[in-house]
Amino acid sequence: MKSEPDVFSIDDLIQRGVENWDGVRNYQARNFMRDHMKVGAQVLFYHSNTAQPGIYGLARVTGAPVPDKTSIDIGHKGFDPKASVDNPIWCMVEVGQGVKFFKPVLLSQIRNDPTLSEMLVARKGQRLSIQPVSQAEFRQVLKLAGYKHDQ
DNA sequence: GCCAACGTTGGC
DNA sequence: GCCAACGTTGGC
Repeated sequence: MKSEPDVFSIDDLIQRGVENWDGVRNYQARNFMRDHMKVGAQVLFYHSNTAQPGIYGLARVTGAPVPDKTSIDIGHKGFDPKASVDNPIWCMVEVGQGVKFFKPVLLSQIRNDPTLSEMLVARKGQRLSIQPVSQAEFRQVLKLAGYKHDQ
């Protein structure tokens, strides 16, 4: 899951405990969240649009997808004129159990690692804010972050 | 701040 | 359905 650290960082998540991942306004990202983010699933927390983009920590899906009500909140940044009470269009999951890596796994590292170089996030122009990660990729990220064993 | 890449919108 | 225009993302 990508986030701009100036807006919401892994530190913010740790401080908050849990957070509703609202504001997703891309259908592909929504579908992935809705169909594949099971409660308990682990998440890589990526800092984008920052001097040192990369994966800065871990989190876990703590709440199943529910309607993102900010889509029907007139005046809210996430308001979508196409959404309605009956069809809010957008959904969100709850994320929690944030853990910060001792050392981040930077985008430059990801691109240079044979196991990770095919990750979506390594692709130029890839803007999807929620991306699938394979088990091998996940393990390799943990390894690069300094974890000796899988969790 | 620049700008390439992308998704969405809307005229036709 | 096409595609130009536009707004946004995000690395650099």
